[in-house]
Amino acid sequence: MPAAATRDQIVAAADRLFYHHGYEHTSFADIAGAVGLSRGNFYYHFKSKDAILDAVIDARLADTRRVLEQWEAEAPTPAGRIMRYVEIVLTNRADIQDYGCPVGTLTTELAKLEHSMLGQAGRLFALFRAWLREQFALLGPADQADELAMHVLAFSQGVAVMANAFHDEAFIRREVDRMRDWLSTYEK
Amino acid sequence: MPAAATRDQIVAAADRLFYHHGYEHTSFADIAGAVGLSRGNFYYHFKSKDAILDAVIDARLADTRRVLEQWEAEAPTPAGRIMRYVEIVLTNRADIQDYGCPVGTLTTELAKLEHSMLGQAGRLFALFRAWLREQFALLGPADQADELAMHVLAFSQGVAVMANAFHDEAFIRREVDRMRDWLSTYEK
DNA sequence: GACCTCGTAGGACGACTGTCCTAGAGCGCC
DNA sequence: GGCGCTCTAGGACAGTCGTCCTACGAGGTC
Repeated sequence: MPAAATRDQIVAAADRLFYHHGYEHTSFADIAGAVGLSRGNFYYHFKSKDAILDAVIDARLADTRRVLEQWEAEAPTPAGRIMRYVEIVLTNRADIQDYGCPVGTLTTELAKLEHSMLGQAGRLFALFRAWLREQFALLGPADQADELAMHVLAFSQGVAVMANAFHDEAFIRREVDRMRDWLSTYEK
Repeated sequence: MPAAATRDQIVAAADRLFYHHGYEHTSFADIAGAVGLSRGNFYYHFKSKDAILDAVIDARLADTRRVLEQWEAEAPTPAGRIMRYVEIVLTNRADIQDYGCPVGTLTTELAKLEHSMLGQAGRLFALFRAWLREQFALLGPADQADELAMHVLAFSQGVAVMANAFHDEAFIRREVDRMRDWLSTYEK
């Protein structure tokens, strides 16, 4: 198999395992087993575990940009786009109840490990933040846009942590409804 | 030194290390170094690492009960008591920015490890949830009390994750103010 | 002084970690 | 057929992990 395809498989498997079991708890052997390669062979594709994490974050950044573009194409109004973001906690409720938010849990873990890639992971949050800020700037006063973006991010993280802790789907729905009501007060 | 005192020291050190660096990332050697004991000696006090975690959670449960009682003694109104909870993200802002919420991050980590002690850690959340529910039941309709308790818990977790990711104290203050305004609409 | 219990130090144990090296299989190109 | 490149398997390596055992020193009791 060409190296690029194998590399993509490794990144995809590592992405899933990092999300499900955490970065530190995922070993080379785990990733190797998931891809079907020998452990020692990894050095040919990635020179370290950190390099895999870097590639996973890059892949997530690319995926996120693609999703944001899609939301912009599908939802005509800023409020509709923001609701797309809010509703991911509902769309991905099964995964979130099992594993939490992929961005939030990774950032939290890397912060505790004092890991050098923490800044890279922070770019995922920053990407959502900037996009939400843009949408809110179209909705109302520009000097509040960033605060409101942070508020929506905090909403999603709070819901994710609680949904993961209590496995309560009705709770997720209620919080999304609450957010929808709140957002409608800002709608032009 | 008597065994009980050493045991307390181990639990206190483990509590701090689990919070700062995570459960899995904290080794016996780390705790031993913090307490000033030899690694092998731990088996005399705890038969496994899980047993230490169990003791840490028990200690946190006891601490939490004590704090909740204190809040009840100090704040005369239910709304005032709820605000005591809301304001812990401000009171503990330094730690939260560095390490997140002790309860939320532990629960998130144990969920990813599929750790048998996850249920024990969940009791910490349940304790806050039940206490907040009681306060809300005094404030308004009893059938909404649990939903509102969950909403306040989600608030604190969202703020903690974001504060940890962005190290933004002004954000914490804004969110607490927002929560105060929201809570005042429920006040009798 | 002899004894016993409590608490401790130090190290052995097997398993596992991330890293790194080496040999070789497979395949296209001259 | 022979060469060279790409990709892989397998294992060595030093280190750390949680666990567990044994020997011993301190302190109180008979």
